[in-house]
Amino acid sequence: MTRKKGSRITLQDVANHAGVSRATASLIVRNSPNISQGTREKVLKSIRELGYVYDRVAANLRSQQSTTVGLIITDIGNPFYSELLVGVHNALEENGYTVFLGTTFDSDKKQEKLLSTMLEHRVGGVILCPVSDSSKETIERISHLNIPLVLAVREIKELQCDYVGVDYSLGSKFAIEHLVEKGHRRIAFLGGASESSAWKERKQGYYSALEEAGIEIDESLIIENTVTREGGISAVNKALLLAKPPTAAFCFNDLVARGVMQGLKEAGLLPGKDMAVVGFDNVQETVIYSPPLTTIASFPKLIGTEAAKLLHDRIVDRDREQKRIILQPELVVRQST
Amino acid sequence: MTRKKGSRITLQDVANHAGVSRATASLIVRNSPNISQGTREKVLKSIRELGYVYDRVAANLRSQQSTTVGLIITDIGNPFYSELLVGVHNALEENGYTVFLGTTFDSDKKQEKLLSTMLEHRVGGVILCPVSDSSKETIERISHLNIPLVLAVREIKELQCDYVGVDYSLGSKFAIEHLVEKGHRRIAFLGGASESSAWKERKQGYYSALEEAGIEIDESLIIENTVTREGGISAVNKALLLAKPPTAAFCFNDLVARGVMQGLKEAGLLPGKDMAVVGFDNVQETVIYSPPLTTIASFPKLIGTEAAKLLHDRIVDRDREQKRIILQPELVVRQST
DNA sequence: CTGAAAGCGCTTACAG
DNA sequence: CTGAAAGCGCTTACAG
Repeated sequence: MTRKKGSRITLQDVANHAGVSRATASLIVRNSPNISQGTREKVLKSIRELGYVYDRVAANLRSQQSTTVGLIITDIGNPFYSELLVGVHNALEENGYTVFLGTTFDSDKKQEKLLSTMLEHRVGGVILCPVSDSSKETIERISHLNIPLVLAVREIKELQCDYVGVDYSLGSKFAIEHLVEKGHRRIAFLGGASESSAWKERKQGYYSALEEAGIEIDESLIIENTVTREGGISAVNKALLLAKPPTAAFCFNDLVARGVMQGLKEAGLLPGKDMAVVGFDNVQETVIYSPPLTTIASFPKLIGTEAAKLLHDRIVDRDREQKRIILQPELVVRQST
Repeated sequence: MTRKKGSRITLQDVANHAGVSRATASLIVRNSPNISQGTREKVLKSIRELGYVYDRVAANLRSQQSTTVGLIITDIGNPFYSELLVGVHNALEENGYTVFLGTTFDSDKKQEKLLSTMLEHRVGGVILCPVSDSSKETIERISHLNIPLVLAVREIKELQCDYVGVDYSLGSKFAIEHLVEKGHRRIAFLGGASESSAWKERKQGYYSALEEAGIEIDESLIIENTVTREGGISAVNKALLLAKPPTAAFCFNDLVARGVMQGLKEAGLLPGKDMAVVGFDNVQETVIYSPPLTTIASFPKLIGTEAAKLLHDRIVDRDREQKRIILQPELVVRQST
């Protein structure tokens, strides 16, 4: 955490070496146009010769700017987030930002900590994928944050804020309708935390699709669990223990579906045959699952780029109106159903 | 409180509010022990009431320290790197660092750019997974960098530097020996860039295992390509066009193997039956591949934590001796062979 | 514990 | 273009 430095080469050193003033050197490193070609080249040469590296931190401190942005996600192990991350990076680095990355593992405390750290590091804005169950204190705190913030993936109702997400309810409807068409009547909803907006919306779609199909809702078929592979395994195990087990599983997301399929195999059952499985997200690897997974595309990379754009817009114009971007999901049918 | 809107609350504001000096307030935010309990509480109360947030950037500038670290990887889309990332984060956040993340997509130019940006942001050190083919200029530049640096995954011969990697040569031997045992004689080596140390070492293991088995080497079975799913697809397509196609494929890594299996399927062939496939890395998702992938475990998460530890050690003691950590790979047999 | 001063490396504003 | 001065928000060092 500590770094003793042999004295750093400063802009003053460069100015001395090139025989110009520090002010001039400063203009040149910032690409100001009103500098004669000759002077510019002289200074650039000194920079190269001295191996000067611009101190963006000092510059930002003085000019009250920031060239960094924070990205807080729940789980890098989930390909959904790594795809989202790619989207954010692409869009943000293009605009000259460098990104601080943090992972909450769905812990409110960790989220709190990460927000603090990023603020202390003077980020210009934050893209937050909130934990399932943000505490009152955190929400209160966030609402008083006076830096640009955009929420992604999950919403926090109490917060008026830019948001990018997916119509999870519609996605769930697509999934259930598909399963109903395939003749299923006992459809489980596996994994996920009921506190999160992303879960609630899925449940809503699950309910309404079942109702429209005239299928009675059986609450015992809704089995919450962590949004991990392990969560999927234990959720499906629970489902298999029911008096009347489901014939199909709608999973919170692809990661959970991966666990569900693994759990089925461990129980000697064949996913897609003994139990239909539908995921959510359509992360790239689902193509190669065994069997390839039927799922709902939620376009994580696009969520990332849209969130990055919203953040950039807000940094540029802090008073622009609030925006909500809700992506339309799509059903992708493969062999697991 | 009369404050200009937008202006940040400073330590001076806190000191004024609490009726102490700025120096005292500074000691308190830094947890100095020589402060009376009463004063400390008074100040902490002011901090809460004013909503003060510590400006770590200003503090680091003054004290010539850094609490950030850069991590440069080649591809977040590759689960190998997301697992490595988890390892790095776990170890580094524990020590109070915040990490800047950058992705090179194996481009030397991007790597150059990212290094510059991170230096300008005063990172305390960098963990670099170098691109396959770092240019002379980059290597020259890196060797003159005077901040702590640790290389991971791939080595740069010209550079004396801390390094964490895997015995790729041994891993390849394991893979080939396994395939030979299964009766294969025509074994392809698919994907990867021949410029990278990670590729060269694999090839060495591939050669020596074939020689030991008394199998003549056929250079046409060595097909380079990008380290992506797409690279795997096109590599296997090339292999299938050979006069005598291979009966087994040793893939540069799991991501390439995913592509190879996809390519086989698209050609109407069954991976594991029509062609044996072995991957490298043992990323988590290989369990669920279709068929589950035989692969060489390379423990990416561990690489990450070890690299983070090395970096932390080096930051603390810049003059400690150089260290190389080479992890031992393991063969994991599943159904693709 | 306080107070006043200097400085980290830069930008800003201004007179010349 | 230059030069001198002030300031971003902190830490440091020192006399009291």
